[in-house]
Amino acid sequence: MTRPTTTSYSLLGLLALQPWTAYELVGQTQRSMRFFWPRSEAHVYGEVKRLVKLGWADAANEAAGKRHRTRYSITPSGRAALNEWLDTTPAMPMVEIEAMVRLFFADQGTVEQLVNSLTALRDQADSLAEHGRALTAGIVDDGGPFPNRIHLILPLGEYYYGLLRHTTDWADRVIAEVATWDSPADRPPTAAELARLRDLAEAP
Amino acid sequence: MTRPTTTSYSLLGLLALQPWTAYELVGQTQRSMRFFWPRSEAHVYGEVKRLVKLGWADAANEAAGKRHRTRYSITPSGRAALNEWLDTTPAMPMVEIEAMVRLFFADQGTVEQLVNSLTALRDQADSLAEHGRALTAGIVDDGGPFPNRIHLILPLGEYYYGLLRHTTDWADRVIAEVATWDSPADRPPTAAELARLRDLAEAP
DNA sequence: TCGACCATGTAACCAGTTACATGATTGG
DNA sequence: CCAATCATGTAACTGGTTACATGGTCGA
Repeated sequence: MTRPTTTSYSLLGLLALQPWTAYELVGQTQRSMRFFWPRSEAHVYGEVKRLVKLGWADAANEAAGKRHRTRYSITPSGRAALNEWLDTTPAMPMVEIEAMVRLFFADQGTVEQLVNSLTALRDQADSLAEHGRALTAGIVDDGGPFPNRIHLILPLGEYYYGLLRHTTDWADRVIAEVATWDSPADRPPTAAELARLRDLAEAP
Repeated sequence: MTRPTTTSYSLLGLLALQPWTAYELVGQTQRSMRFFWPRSEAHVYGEVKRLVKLGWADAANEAAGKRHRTRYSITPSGRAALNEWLDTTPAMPMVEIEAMVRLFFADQGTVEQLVNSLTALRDQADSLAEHGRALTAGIVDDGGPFPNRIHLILPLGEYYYGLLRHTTDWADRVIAEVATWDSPADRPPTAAELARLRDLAEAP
């Protein structure tokens, strides 16, 4: 069997809080962890089985009407593995922003295409913020499912909002700037652009 | 054959600028595009072959000493495909930050583990910024390989620096905050934490 | 009672990564 | 002249996704 991934440990971490069915795990990961560690729903079902094979989780069969359902709980050796993992160094952070790829190649298209792409990014960030806001409002309302973990969730939320805010602010600025261009085609930089570039190179 | 991915189009975009060998493409993607669309080196070799199969690129064999080398160039139908792609909507942006997963589960470990993880994130962001700075300094120096595309690269750089700055600022703040904790274990939120949470829920 | 949606998965595929391999070049 | 590094890939594996399937439930 191959090495457990960060995704494995993220599910193990959820199991450390309480037992869950796979379906509940899907819900929880989509609800919260998706923001920093997005994975598809189906993937959870496979991954949690691996935890069982590793001896890090137990699977218990429950009846649910005529169907059955599997509830997973962490084992002592699972807790030990989780703790060992917390001692290792996290992977390099990464971002994937397709809109930026399009900006990079914007000289192959029109100003309109570029503005559309940046506007889409802006809307995407807004929509993520809206999700986050709804989630946060729920927690403010009734404490959420884990009222005693708010001190951990809070800085996560603050980071994410800042990130989205940076994104929308930037997108607004660049949309305004680009809208004044005749074309995104290649051309020599203006003096102002060169100055901004120098600022970047000297950033603290 | 299966649908081309964003990675395919990102290579096609590079080919639209000039012909490249696969090795040069690797260098260029690692140099710049990696920041917003990171992919492994080996992947480039496979992907560019797909472009040829699609009829979007031509492969020319060159001699290089006793070895041979393949230089790729875009075809007219490749240019058309690129332009069509620019009309579609970009995928949702996503971030993967393992350190945040660890923060989420920090109550399963110690304050020290959490501080280590956040410090690692801080250092990782610093190191990315340092790479970016070196790259930018090179462009300021001699204009870089594409001096007429600075107007496109500039906003990309500005976004990325802001992102990293946000990350290091946040990490510094949270490290300081966490260092005052006895333990990251679950506990009720303080009044101050609840107030911050409410601020988030009402963010503009 | 029927359509829609929730609950609970499975199967197949593929994008992407890791590991390796070999020839050329260059600096010490 | 030898080690290290650059240049140029290939092969094998796997993490992750997309697509699908089926049973239950609830509201209109």
